[in-house]
Amino acid sequence: MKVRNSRKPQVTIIDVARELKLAPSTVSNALRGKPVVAEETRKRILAQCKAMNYVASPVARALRERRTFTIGVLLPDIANPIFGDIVKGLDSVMAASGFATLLASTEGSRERFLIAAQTFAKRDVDALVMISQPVGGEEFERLVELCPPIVLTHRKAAGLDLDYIGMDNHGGSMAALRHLAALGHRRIGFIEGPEQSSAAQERLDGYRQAVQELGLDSDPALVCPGDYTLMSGFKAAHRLLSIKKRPTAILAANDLMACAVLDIAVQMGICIPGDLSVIGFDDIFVSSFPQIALSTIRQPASEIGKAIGLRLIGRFDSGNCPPCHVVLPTQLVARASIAPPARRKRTLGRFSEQDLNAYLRNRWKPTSQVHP
Amino acid sequence: MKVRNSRKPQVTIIDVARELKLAPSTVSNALRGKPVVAEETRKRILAQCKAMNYVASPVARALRERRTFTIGVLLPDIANPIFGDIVKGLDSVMAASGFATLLASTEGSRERFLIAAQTFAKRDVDALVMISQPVGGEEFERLVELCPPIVLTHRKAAGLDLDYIGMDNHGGSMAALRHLAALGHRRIGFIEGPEQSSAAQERLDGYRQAVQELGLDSDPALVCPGDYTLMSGFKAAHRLLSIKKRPTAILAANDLMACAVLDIAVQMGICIPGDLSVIGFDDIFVSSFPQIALSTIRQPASEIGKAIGLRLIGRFDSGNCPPCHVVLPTQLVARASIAPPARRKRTLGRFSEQDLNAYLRNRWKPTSQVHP
DNA sequence: TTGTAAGCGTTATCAA
DNA sequence: TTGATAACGCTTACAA
Repeated sequence: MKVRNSRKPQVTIIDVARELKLAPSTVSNALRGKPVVAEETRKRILAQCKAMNYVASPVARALRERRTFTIGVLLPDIANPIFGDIVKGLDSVMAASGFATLLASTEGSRERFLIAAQTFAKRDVDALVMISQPVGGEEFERLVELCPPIVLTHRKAAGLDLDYIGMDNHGGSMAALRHLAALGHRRIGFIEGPEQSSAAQERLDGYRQAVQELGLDSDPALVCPGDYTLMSGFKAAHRLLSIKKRPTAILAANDLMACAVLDIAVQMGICIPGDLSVIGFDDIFVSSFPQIALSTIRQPASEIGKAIGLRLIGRFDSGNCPPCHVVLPTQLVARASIAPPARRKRTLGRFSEQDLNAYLRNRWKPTSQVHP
Repeated sequence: MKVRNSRKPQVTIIDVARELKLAPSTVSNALRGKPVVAEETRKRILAQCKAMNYVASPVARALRERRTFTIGVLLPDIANPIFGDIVKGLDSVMAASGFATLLASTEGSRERFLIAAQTFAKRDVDALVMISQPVGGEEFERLVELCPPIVLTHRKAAGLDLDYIGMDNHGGSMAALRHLAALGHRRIGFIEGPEQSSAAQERLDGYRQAVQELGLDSDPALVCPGDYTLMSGFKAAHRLLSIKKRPTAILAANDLMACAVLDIAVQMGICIPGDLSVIGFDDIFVSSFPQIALSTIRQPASEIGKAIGLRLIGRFDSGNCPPCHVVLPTQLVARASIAPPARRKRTLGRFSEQDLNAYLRNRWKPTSQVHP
């Protein structure tokens, strides 16, 4: 790759100093607000900088200070708005403090995650934010040694004492079940998230504890695996709704899977919310549409982002400090997908796994695709 | 803000050289693949680097080469998945070539845009990507002088000859109208996007040209202003559907506003697609849900991102070259929101602006919000 | 084929 | 209160 060295010559601190017949170090000191500089001199310097349109070079400063005023953010998928909201909140506070944000979408790949983290560390980012990443494992622990400060969210690193900012997943599940139980539900299904995610585990734990405390049916068949994808939601929904004594309500570990439940239920002739109540997690954009109207435990995404930013700034200011562990409150947003359970259960027509697969094959297929 | 200088001492090129009793320049040459170095020596050097876990410092290199292997991306909203998809496509090709991506969410603010662009330029990014930004104006033109290479998408800069990668908005509108006309529609409404957006203008132009070429009704009342937001869609939908001789189909400049049409239509007692066909632009995630099933002109977001990346790499490799202008094809995705027009028009009950406002006040309101 | 030395733009240290 | 100088880690003329 050729080097384009065609950039305009830069105005340097030396140019400013020369113009003022001062030493570069004096200009530097003035600019950085050091009290050694005479007020009179400082004013002249500031004026001259403005006149020459001089701003210190972040690159040179980074080399000298070993500090880039840049943070690295690793997330599974930039196109997922729930992560986008976290980044947005984070960037809003970091940008205000003069930090830039480097982004890497790891697409759930452990390898990409490790590489991206190393790349960022090598680039001397001042901190690394890991959103729902596969933290843990020997390689990761070795990485942590070489790394700048790390803040985690959504997934805790077992054994490692790193900063963690999260939401009250456990409490969220409990609130959902309490709400459903109050409506009269006794048999509530649960669709799990990926087991590597500590947040997903907490959602499950909350469900379990609520089932116990509220004295609800604790049939193991009521808990189905899932991995946060629509597809896993379809499978789980079909399984839960095919149980002979099927649940009257389902809590899914995220909204995407809850949407899948809504969808499959309709296909199976089950009415929402008459025959089945559904609650998800996150409050993604679609959930608020009247046609979907999914009840959900809201994830305070942008608040999480802001909290991470604040923590980072705090850490930079105060040097070493013990790792923090923050849990942000959630909120149950009740929409049309929940109601008291039906008095008597309707018996349904058969909807086999073949029927499910046939439906799924067609679900995403548009009527037609035209290439103009 | 205190400086944490607690980072591990770095392995430098000098360490490697000393170990091998060679000069740093030789190590540098070897690493950069210069043919001057003896093959034998190169191998020893490579091995030693691996052994010492040495990688050249990007910061030092940036200072020396005036090149950071970093690009800056400016977009209106990170949490909007359509932009997320562009960034994802872009980052996938840039990361593969060793570039990192700096991100800034400008939230539609011209000021934030200008500041972010300057900040990035100051940080010596190798290129600036502006997604749907308010390019143009005197301040912007001054900025361009000092800037690294710029690539635009969604909004062209009038007068300035900058790289532009976009989609076939004009053709997309025409395809939509051709499709509707083939179904028998003659009276088709249009909801505009923001007028600062050249993409939105192209969508409007395509609509106008199609109306003319296909000999459809060209009543000016059929074109309503909008700004890509749901709210503007509600207003426009209500207005279009309140025309005495109301349209049998509506094309909206984006999916969000099209969703608003779907919604308001139902409120007004208009059946989709029986009484009204609706098509949007972008193919956002919600559009594919069966409950929404919105027909749309797909935006090739990730392809746009990749094309931008490829263009950038190409430019870096080949130095100065004339500005490019790329237009990516779109695709009409037909879903359940379109059908032939009804034979005879049903008369509706009244749905006043008061009714509309009352509906909108409640639309987003959940049944209840519980803070556990 | 390898080595020497200058310089990229800052900031920190120490002397004036 | 200001100034000279030495890093920071790398690349690149140019010399050997």
